[in-house]
Amino acid sequence: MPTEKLTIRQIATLAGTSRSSVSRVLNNHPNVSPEVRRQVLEVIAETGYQPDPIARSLSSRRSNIIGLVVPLAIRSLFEDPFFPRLIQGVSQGCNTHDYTLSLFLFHSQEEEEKLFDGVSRNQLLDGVVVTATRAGAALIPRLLESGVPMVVQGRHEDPRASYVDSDNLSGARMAVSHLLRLGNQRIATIAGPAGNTAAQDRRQGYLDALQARGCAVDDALIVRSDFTQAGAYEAMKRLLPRQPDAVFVASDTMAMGALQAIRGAGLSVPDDIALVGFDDLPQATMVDPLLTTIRQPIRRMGVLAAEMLIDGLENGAEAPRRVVLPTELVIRGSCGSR
Amino acid sequence: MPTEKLTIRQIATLAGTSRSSVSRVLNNHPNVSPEVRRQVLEVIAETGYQPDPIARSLSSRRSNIIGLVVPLAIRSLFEDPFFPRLIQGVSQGCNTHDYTLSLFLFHSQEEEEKLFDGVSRNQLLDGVVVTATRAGAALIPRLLESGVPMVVQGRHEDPRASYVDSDNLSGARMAVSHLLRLGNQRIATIAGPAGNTAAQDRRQGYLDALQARGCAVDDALIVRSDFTQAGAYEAMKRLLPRQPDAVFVASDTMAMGALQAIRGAGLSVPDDIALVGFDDLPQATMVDPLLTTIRQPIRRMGVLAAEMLIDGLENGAEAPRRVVLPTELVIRGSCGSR
DNA sequence: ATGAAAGCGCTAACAT
DNA sequence: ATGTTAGCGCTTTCAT
Repeated sequence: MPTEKLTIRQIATLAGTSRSSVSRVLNNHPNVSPEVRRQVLEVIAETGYQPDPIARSLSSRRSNIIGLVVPLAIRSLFEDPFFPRLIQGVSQGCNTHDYTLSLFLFHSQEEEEKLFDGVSRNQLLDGVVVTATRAGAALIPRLLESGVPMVVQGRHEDPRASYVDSDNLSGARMAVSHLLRLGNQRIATIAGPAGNTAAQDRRQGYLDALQARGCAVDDALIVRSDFTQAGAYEAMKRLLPRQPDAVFVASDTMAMGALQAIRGAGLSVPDDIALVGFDDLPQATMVDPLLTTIRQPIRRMGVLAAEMLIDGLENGAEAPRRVVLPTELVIRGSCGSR
Repeated sequence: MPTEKLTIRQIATLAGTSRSSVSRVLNNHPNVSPEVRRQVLEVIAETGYQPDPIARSLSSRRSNIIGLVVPLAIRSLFEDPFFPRLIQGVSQGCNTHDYTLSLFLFHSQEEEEKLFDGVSRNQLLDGVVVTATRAGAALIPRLLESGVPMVVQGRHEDPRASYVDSDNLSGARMAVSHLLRLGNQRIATIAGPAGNTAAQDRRQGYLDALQARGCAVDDALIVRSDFTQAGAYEAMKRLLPRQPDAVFVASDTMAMGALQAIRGAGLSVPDDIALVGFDDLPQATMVDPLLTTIRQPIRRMGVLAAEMLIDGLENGAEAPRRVVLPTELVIRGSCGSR
């Protein structure tokens, strides 16, 4: 039954009232008599009328669409399960608040340039959630300047920016403290890319934990990788000659790569080298030994980012908010504590 | 520099012409003198004017937004790298053709109901790409009825539907034929969920290959799983007592689970059991032995789905198109052929 | 080739 | 509480 195109006028006529009243009913305005409201709702139900969102937007200057902007949507981003979970969260936040989610993946610098205006100045988007990746560092100030309401996913220093992050710093600290507690002496880390704030914070947490115990930091035990399994495999191979007795790996995906490199060298986890990851993905329970890791609420970060943005949109943005969600140490077999 | 809100009128005034002409320039209409066009473009460049996409949509009845609809965006969907790649492809297709992508993840049946009207009858979307999952089977006919232009990702029987798929059938056939060629006698399969067409086709390809060699099909060697690693781990454990000498696993992620179960039983791949996966994800080259698998072009499916949809939108939809992209056998170590 | 004018379907003053 | 009306910024006939 391909419903005919109904407009607010026809609904008004059918309900024996004016467009304004129909509009009021549609928007839950108070000044409508129960009588009229009932009538209108009845007609709407009968006809299956749906207001045209575009006409609505033009008139109200609000689209009820928010964008999720991913600054440099390169390959590695999609190899980590982080990103799909985040999307899922943001989508869920949008759904529950009746917003539509648009996705802006900038696959290259040129695309970023091309799409930037659309994202920032177009009336299409009421606001944006931006992920703070390396490339994001360049984009975020521009978005801030442009004045689009926005929430960053990931720590961001600019005081004008609201953000949601998980507590990478204390997560990493917990991981490394735990390894220290177990008596490890040469704790290495496979860190993430330099420009990524999560990677930075996890690295800092690693340093903090060592210093808190008065341990000297050995730069040779810190290697950088790229959040991919293959990258971490290579990183671990570089690390092996330096004979660490434990490694804090900045993501579970990378921990899988590290594990393989260790196995490949004929060593055992946790007997020769203890391992702690970060994320607590399902894979963490699918390896032998089970991976000790730091749990972070990825999906919930997405939900929250969306909700903070929408809240600001609907209730007027106050001061920027910074929300840091707790992380949690999940002890399994790979750290050798059982 | 927070640009003032410019409208087409002001551009017209500044360029010393009428709104109509500006609009013509904007839309590349032929009937504009080079003179006027130059003037207008100059003013646009100077002012940084951007037409309001919403006003434009209201007037033209086209939004340049397409939706990517994921019928039952349950957990398992996000544990497989398939989905993020598909998104990436669709996004890329949209970017290159100046469309905006909106994402509709239905996390539950209620959400599906709630959002269905919006997706189907709203003027917001010019068309949709729908993924054909189990749940999609219920949604697609409804979308078809509603008349929204659409392209399905994954085989769909309804003759009115256009779709893009990869050649699961012959991919699976290649996998199993290869295992047969290597002399395996008891070839099992870990299939995907019953309602998933890709899973069905891969299962059928398995059957076809056996029959082509005149091998009897042993139902005990066919187990169903859910495209997750954990699920496949359990499935493989069920399979082990039946002593297969080879297993065709319907996804790489599941192959990882199967591998673990085999190892857990103290058996070796490929010596005791040969393994072939499906997808050719990066992980396939991160296991020992390297995983023999069937490569399918996930990202490209996404690009194509978007492009087919957009092409239909802009050039008028002709007959439904069915595009099946080739798959490819990638021989590595897990099948025991080297 | 150009401009005038009529909408697109809705919201939001404003008047009552 | 309700109805009237003027836009929102653009595209698109329709004249010229």
